[in-house]
Amino acid sequence: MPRIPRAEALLPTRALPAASLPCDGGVGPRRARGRLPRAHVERRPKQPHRRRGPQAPRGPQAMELTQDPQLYRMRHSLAHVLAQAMQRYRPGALLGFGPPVDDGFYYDFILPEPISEDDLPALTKLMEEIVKERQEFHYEDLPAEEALARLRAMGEPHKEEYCRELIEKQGLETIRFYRNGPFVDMCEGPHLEHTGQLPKGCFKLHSIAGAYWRGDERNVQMTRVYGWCFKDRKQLRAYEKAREEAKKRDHRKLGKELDIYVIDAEHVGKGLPLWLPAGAVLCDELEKLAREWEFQEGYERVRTPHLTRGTLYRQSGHLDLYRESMFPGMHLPDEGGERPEDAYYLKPMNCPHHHRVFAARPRSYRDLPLRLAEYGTVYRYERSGTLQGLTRVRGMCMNDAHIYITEDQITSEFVRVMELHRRYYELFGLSGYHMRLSLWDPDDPKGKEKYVDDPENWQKTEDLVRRAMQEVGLPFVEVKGEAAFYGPKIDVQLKTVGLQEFTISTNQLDFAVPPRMGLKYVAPDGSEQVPYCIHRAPLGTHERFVSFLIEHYGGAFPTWLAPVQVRLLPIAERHLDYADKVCAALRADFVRAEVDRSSERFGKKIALGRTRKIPVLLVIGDDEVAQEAVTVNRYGIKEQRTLPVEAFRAQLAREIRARAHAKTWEDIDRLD
RNA sequence: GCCAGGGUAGCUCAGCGGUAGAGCAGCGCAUUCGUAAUGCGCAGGCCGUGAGUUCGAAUCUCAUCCCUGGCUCCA
Repeated sequence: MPRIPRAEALLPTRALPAASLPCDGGVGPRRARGRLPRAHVERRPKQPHRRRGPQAPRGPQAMELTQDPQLYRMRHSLAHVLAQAMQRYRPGALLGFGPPVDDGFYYDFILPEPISEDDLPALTKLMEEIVKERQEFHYEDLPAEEALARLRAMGEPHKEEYCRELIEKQGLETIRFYRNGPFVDMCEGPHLEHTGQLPKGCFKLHSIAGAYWRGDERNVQMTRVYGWCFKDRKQLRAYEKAREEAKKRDHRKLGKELDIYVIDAEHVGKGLPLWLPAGAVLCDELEKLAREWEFQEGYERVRTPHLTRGTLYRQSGHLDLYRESMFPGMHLPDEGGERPEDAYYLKPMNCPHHHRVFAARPRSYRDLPLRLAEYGTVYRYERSGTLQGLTRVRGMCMNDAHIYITEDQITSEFVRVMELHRRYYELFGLSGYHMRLSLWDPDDPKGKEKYVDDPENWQKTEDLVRRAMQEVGLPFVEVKGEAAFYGPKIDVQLKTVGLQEFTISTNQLDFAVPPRMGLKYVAPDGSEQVPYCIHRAPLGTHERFVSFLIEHYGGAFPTWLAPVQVRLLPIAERHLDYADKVCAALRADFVRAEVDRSSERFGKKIALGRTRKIPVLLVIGDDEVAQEAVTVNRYGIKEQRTLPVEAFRAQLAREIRARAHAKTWEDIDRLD
């Protein structure tokens, strides 16, 4: 049985003048803890010589956290309080990492007895007691060998392992230990002066999760206890409220309420959504948008099959570098061969097919840039635990295109692609996004399995993309180890109302696959050259983009996107004929209009129209029939207007054509 | 795939060893009504699936499938 550290015996202590402690700007994880905040985290520290605490050993950019040093200390200190409570609650608990995070803190343990969420109230109580004790935080720095010896004495093998690494790999000469009350932890700090500085009600333990030691699934799985922590009870409440609000907008909830999609795991399969009519409208409108804008940008559309011989993927490199994400191959009875390339595969990407389109005839430099676009459906094998609503699926339809260019055209074309992004984002009113330049990681131990092995070209293309980004003037962050296997990526990271961050679209500069596939064009001097290829998907996939739009608009779509754009509400049965007539006229304009033929009371018709979030409800009563008019009741706008039918048709047509997101009558008037 | 928690009517959920419940949605009848929910009635469930314990299982045990929150991985 491992001992609980008896700090008094171990530590000569020294009071810590908290105010004088520099707040470390770069340490510690900072990862938002939403449902989806995956990746986006660098594997190793950028500043290798930075002193690092026992927090999760991940990258810097603790922006949000370190903006408020006091909050950082509160969260960091609470992690220690949690660990101390756990050692009381489960004597023998071993420690992993326990860092602050964007909305609180967590601590990883190896427990002699498992716990469940039912144990959280008891743990909370213990923590509150520790807070009441006003335990002071003290630290001391030990020379490397002593530090290791102490951790061994404490019986903390994981801490010891990390300590050894700090010493050996990062060259630290001393290791800092913090003590509060009976609890000692190897930790860099900073901490509060004492636990009494934690206001009552400022934290809440909220979940338990498994987490691999050092984030590597080959390692032991620890039990992670998560807590939220804010400045005071009020701010914690506000945060909890924001989370509840976000939950109401969850696309899985709204998707059900608004009949957008279902996932029928039993009959169809996990991660393979069925788009219901309302959802199909959303996809169709997005495709129409992409078709129009891509046409204007000089793209040409192609179509390619969902099933393809392995030969193609052998050549493209997918069978070597992307196979884990592919559905297993199918061997056909009338085609022999046992090799992987003899099988047929559901396509995981559209690019190899587009490359074959490129190769379908000889190409000249005059053809370039050649922009091939397709809303292509791809299938990827995602592990079951990763699937989630529409945001993580196994079959998805991508707003894909591949642009074949000469080296000289890389920058200008990349700029065009980014401008197109900007145009889309403006249309959807997106502002909370940032660009991420995702780079190859030369130090990744698994790099040979993940990336084409061509350091020179990685370097070159990364520089080119970086330059292009600087040229467009879009701010971006660089992250190692997130590149595609064939080249650097520009991912667009979006923070949603649900407080999660995820990749909404992605663009890559591919230097590797075109040569592998023997793509060539004839240059002005008659020589054969290999094109570069830009992969781009500004609207990502229907699945993810629609899930985002649902949450972004809270299900109240702008008129051009709305599955039902207009619902006509006859006040009494005698108004039905007129309503039908107006509805028919609207449908002749390709407006998605319908008549509420129910025998409900009028108030209920309004209520139902509201809950469906239909942009326009038309009130049809005696007055309207007499005047050949409609009374327009718009979602989110109090004031109603009565307009002649023809005027309404014209106005609606303008709004839809402009793909406007009208929130007031003034917005609509401006379109006239 | 791994850790934790859950699957009861189309949806949201109650019941947690003793004859399956509610609200909403659906259907029928009445109501025809001017801005957020009319009344009455009907129908709807092998309590995820399979095995076990028990006189008796939605309820306890085990397995399995799926969902949710995390971890890992990705658009």
